Amino acid sequence: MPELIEIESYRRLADEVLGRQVAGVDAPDAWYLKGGLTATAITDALVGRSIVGDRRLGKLLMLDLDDDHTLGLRFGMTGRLVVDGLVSIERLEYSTARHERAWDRFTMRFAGGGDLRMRDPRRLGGVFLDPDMDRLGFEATTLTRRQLARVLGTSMAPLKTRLMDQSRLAGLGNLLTDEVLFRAGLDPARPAGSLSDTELRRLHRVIRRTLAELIDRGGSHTGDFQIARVPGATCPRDGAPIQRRVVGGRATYSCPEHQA
DNA sequence: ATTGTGGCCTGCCCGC
DNA sequence: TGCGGGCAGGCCACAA
Repeated sequence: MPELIEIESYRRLADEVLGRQVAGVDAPDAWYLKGGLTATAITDALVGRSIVGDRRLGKLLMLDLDDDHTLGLRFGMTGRLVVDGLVSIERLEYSTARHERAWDRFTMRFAGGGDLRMRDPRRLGGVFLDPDMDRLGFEATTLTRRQLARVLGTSMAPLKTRLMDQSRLAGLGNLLTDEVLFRAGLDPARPAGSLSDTELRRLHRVIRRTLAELIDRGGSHTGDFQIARVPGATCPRDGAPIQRRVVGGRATYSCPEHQA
């Protein structure tokens, strides 16, 4: 599924449309337009404008227009970005490898040719005009130790749940969170506020390092732990049977041996 | 405020 | 062979 790493890949693909002018918009799915947006409103806002920048905060991709408005794209679990018919990620975990034009929920066509499409079978993503960035927490790739301490606070909620709370920490999804907790040797179900200074430092280092590494490798699914995120697997580190639980309402895999 | 739960979306896979 | 149920998880609404 697209997490921060995949959205960063989409952002780089979106570089291709910088400087292009929007000639037309196809928004056939009203459900996909969020925040009270209509097909007419988004068309009026985009046609004639040029794309002057692309940014990312957590899992939110933003395309800046030349009139100071911003288009926000959220990809949910199965959304892919297609630019001029090219995808940046062919295989997306938990999504289908197929491509159907019927799954094109939103398209911008550009003057002089080419287009940008959001292709999303499950329709869990959405399009925003001037998305509210205040609803998102700290960007995970630049997270500081002090910020991580604020994310966790003195909370009694499960560590994993807090790390996945996009209003506190933007970017980590289910796969990445299991990966960093595996690497940091921390139990996902531990109260978030129960980490020692040493553990917090370690977790911070692991988050930063893991994101940098997996961005280089090219996806959330390239993590060391992902082979073990299946029922009946054994821990790649120590061979113990991997435990599957539901934590914070999400399927959670961890090693009872070295994650404490 | 904090925390937990259930629902939505749809493709796919398993078992009957 | 077809079909129903369960599962995947990001996000949101809602309740206590």
